[in-house]
Amino acid sequence: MDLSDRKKRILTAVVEGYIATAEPVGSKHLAEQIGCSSATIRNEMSELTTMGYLEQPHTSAGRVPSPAGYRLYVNELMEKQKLTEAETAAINEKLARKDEQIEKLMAEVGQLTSSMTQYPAYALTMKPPVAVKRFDFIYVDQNTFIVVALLTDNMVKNKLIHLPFSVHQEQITTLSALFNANFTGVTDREITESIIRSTERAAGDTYGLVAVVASFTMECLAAARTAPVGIAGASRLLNQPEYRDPDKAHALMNFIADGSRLVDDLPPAGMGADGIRVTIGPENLAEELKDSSVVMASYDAGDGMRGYIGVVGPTRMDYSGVAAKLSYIAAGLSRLLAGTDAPAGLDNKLVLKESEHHEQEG
Amino acid sequence: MDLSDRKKRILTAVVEGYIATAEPVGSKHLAEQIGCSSATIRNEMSELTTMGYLEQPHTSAGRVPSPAGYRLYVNELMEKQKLTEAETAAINEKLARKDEQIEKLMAEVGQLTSSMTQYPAYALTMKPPVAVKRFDFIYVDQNTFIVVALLTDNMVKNKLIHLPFSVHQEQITTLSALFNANFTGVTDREITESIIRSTERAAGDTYGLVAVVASFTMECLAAARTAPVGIAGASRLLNQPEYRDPDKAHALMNFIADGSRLVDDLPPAGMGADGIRVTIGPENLAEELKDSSVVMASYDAGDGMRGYIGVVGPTRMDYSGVAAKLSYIAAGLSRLLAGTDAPAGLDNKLVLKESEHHEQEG
DNA sequence: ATTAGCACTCGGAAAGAAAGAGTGCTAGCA
DNA sequence: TGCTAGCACTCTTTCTTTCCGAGTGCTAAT
Repeated sequence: MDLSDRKKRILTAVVEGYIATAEPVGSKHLAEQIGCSSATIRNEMSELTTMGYLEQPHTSAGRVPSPAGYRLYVNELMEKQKLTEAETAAINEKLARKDEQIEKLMAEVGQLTSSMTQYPAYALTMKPPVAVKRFDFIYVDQNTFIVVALLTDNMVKNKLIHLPFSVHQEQITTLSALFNANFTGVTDREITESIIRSTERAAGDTYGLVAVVASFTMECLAAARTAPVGIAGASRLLNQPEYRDPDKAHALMNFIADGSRLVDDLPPAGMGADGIRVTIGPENLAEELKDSSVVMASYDAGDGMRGYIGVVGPTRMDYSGVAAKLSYIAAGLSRLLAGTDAPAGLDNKLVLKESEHHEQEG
Repeated sequence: MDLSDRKKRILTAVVEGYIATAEPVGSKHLAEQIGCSSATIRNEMSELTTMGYLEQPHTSAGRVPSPAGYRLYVNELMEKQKLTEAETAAINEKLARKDEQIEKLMAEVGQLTSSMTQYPAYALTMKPPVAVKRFDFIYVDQNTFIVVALLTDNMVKNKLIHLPFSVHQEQITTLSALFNANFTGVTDREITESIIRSTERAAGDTYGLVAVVASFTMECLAAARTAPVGIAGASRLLNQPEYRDPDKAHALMNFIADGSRLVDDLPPAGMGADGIRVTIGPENLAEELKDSSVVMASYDAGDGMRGYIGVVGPTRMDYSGVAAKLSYIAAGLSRLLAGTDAPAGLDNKLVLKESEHHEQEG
């Protein structure tokens, strides 16, 4: 199933031509590039079409790469592209101003990725699932107590609970013991209805409070696990001829705008060796992406966390350029967050190192 | 300049007809509604056109409201619309789950507003400008010190500064005195180049550090003043026939996506008596909005802060419905944030009152 | 003041014609 | 056997042309 060298060159030329122009490419135009007559090209293209690498929109149009054609191109044919000085400089400059809050950083990285690639982009950092390390209950008055939960990631969450009936100190103590016994060390997915039920049964006369505190716990854990995600440049889709149809564009933009759908799309196993994953058209799981491609890169976000940046576009995407840019940005983020070493081109002026800004109420 | 009753009815019918169908409305169709012949309507419409309330796309089309026509409609003709049970219920349910973080709350309110109105929407809360209350400088070692700034809103910001040369304890003390003298009590807009220059002159042998600390200060103040803004549903524009042209849609979506542009659009003086402001087509300052309308409502965000929710759409916008929905949501937000009283339909289960969740690193 | 009637004006849809790009195939050439 | 030149054919795109109808403005009658 190996292609002749010339077939490879032709396929490459078709893919790159189509990426550049969004028009089916014809034999005549290729003849110059390949260096043989258009008739020869036609023969070769005809074979590539029966092999499934090319497609014809209609009888008398040029050829367009099929998903399989793109796949072959991405896996074997495309050349790694280099970024220009200006591009690396722009990325470095943006990354140099790191933001203290992960949410804002993700938003900025999304913006950066989108503006560098000219496609809609997203950035997210996966947080590992957290559990509660310990609960403390503070008895305020007979109608009021505070729950304090210390999470495994050392975040502290609290909630003031005001009751329409009264409780005693001992009841709160019981509650505390119950929660520390049943609800610590478990992630939000592991908290099942049955655990809540059995805790309620064990709670005696405070069973009514179990649901309240349990739902607070769930909320905290879910919130702590939610990956911060930055999405940017969705409207850039409209620049692409394949999304000139407002309905198509709308459908995909809706999909993109919903961060949770993107998170579902993350690779379960891992990425390619180079840290880049390309998913082409029908390879995508989500129905909304069947006509689009996604290029994704992962980075090391420190503390054992992994992050992802990605770009959504037509199958006719500039895979090579996008992959190069994502690689570079991802590498920069890894350095920034995991602190492997100082980014190559970063502008280290007077301030050589800076702590994170901490915010707290005074 | 008062219109006859019949003219008002005709104008209203034209505006509402055009809002509903996006097609110019003709005399024939109106004749049924108004109850007189189409010829009469034509005469009246002709007058309304010379008065500037209606426009003709071309000689043989129906009439379309002019901006002045919309304005008159919004100010005097349109009836306050009531929300349906389902709508109020949906809003109440969404608002019941208030988020602890203002950024997330704004994002959610933006979503809510957009989904209720079917237009792109934004939500933001203005923070009052802050200043630094006091600076503290902590000398770590001869190459390192920490700046700590306590802001007027009681936030604390800090930065570890690592130097490529060495400083003495006394120099840091001098610096501290200088900054506490010159950079406290001023907002970021009041920090001018000349203040920085004169401080540098006064700084003696530590003049090199002034710029670093000053820029840190500016950063903190700017960050603290930045209004959290939630933008949602930009792609809904594509549902509107006037934005089927991808280029138009793109231009406006870009504008919307840039939150800072929206903030610029806020009313300097205040809103109408009902807390609603409608800006129609050319009334908008921003060039990108000249063909669009903005409906905005303000709410009380507590602590003397004001917030705004708004919707962007074609001039042919459902002003009445949108205004009603924004009013309702804004009122709900005022109650929620300023705590005037419990929202009418809110579901107050067991938990009657809850504190805000505080997050801090442990 | 209102209405019926009528000629007129455009924009938009439909239909037709011409242009152009690209193919597949056949036949000839190294 | 592999490549190339030539040619008839296909099919989309684009440009005209035509036609239709909705809606108007005006005039005359009620």
